[in-house]
Amino acid sequence: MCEEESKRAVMGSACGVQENETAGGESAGEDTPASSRNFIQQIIDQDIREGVCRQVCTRFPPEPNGYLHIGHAKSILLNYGLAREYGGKFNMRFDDTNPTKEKTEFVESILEDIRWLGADWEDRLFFASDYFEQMYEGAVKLIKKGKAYVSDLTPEQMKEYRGTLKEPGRNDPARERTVEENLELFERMRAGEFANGEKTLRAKIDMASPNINMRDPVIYRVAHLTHHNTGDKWCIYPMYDYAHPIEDAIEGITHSICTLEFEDHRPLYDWVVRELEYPNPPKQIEFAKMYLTNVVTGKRYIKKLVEDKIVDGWDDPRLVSIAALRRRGFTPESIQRFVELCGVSKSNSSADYAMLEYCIREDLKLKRPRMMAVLDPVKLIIDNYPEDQSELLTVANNLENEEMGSRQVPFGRELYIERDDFMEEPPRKYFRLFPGNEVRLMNAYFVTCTGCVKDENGRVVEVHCTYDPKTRSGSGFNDRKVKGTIHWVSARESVTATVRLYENIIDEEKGVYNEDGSLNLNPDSLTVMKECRLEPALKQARPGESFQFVRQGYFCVDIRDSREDALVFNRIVSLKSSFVLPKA
RNA sequence: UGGGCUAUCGCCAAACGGUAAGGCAACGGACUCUGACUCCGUCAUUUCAAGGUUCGAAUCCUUGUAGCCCAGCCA
Repeated sequence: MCEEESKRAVMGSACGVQENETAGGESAGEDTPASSRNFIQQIIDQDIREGVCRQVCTRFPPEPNGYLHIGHAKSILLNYGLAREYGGKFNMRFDDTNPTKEKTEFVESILEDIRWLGADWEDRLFFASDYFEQMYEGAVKLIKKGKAYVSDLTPEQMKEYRGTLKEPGRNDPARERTVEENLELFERMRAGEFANGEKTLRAKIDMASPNINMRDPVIYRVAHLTHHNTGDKWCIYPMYDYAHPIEDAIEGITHSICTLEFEDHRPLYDWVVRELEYPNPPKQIEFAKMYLTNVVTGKRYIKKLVEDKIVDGWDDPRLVSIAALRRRGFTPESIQRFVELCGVSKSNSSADYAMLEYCIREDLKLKRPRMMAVLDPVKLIIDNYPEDQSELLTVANNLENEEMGSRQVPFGRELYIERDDFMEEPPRKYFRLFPGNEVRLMNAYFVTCTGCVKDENGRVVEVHCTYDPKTRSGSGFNDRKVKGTIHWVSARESVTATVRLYENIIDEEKGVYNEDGSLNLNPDSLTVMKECRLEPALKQARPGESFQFVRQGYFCVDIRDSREDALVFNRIVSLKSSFVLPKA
């Protein structure tokens, strides 16, 4: 898994188990309805029915060579979810067979991300490199069986001998070496007697196979490198195709789930398992990774975005690495749900970003307090409200979830409201504030606009209104209704904060890539609002904490840049809106 | 006639020979102290195409078409 990203305009994703048995599926009992099973569940069901396997064991086997992104979440949660569903086990395993690409730094971040996602490997954290000795012994076994031989071919020759997609390959001149000779040579490979690239160990299969993977694939290469886990103990390293089935077999993996591009490798996977005579052969099953539309996952592209300072790191909230999603304010639950909704199949597909947005809104809806925050403030003065007066209003934290309690919000003569909640000359169907119109100040009073004050440039600096004391929220006033409700914040008691509004980093109209292969960036992917005014209760907000800002969206205190005296919020996702301001 | 895989609504995705689920999106409407939420309604006479088998086909057969993957001593 953890393969290099494809060049597509989209990204890999993943899918969880269907139905209610998500990672952590405690919703037992209710999935009696004719719930459809995805094709992997169907395979496992059959294996269990036929007694091919007793306890399901899956694994997530990334190579520690980069950060995880949402595409990996599919694989992680799929594997974890299946283990949970079947009462089996889920192993965490680093596929670290190629020291040139791997770093300890990545094993840490990967573990952190998986833990955050909610997949629990309990005490089963493994490294492929822990099995090097067994892999070596397996290779010796193959040699003794006459199923592997040491090759002297250079990489160029190897390629030439391999043939092409349409033409068969030719046998390696060393193909008929004796077992003794191969044994000796292989031992000398291990002993470090050969330089990088000088010798390889090849499986003896069929150079004429229409499946190129079966044309005597290299299973061991010489690489004088320090390994992050085994140090300098080895100078020969097994190749993925040889190592992976062994790793699975050693751990007792029953269903080795990987992505579609490994379909062609399955015959080799099965060959290794068979030749090494593992008693309970694991079964490889391939599924389609899912791409998210208009999203960047390519390592080199992200690297460039970071270098060009277009994003502020691998966890910039506009990215879709797990770390970025976490920083943006997505919850593990929302991602689990997303993966679940996407489904599992073998057809290449690309999920709509809107689905992810739906999942996070849905998750936060009842769990987060709904607060008032004015992002682009303009002063609202209530001319008939006594100058020296102020009051505390009791406001429910979440009208749809009473358990969330209530809080006090200060109200006074001078407030801030959203600049676009006032228009001097409103278009049709505008039912916010405009001269002569009455609206409700949310949680407070009805207010009738009397006019505005503008500066020398014609910019509105104050909106004026009068209020009706009888209309206070909760008073039961019901004599007349008002079409619009706007949010506000006390001018004197609000707190100033920075709010970052994110949009897709890609210009969605034109797709991810330009013709020259460069990214088609959206110049407005980040808007920083520096003079936002929040209701005072938000002063206590802690990094990572998230809220609904009423009428606007969900926001999260940035875990990197926010400080107690200089709060910084990230917009996770906006609320849906069917209102569009007609163009002026 | 290189091999492998995949094609069902704008996007995912069920259906396993018995007469096209569901979700997202979209669009109407109701409700509304969030133009949100919720609710109600609309959204594939048709499953890549064309033939065939069958009482009956998205499902089986035939022939095409399109897309994805494979020629690392990467995973």
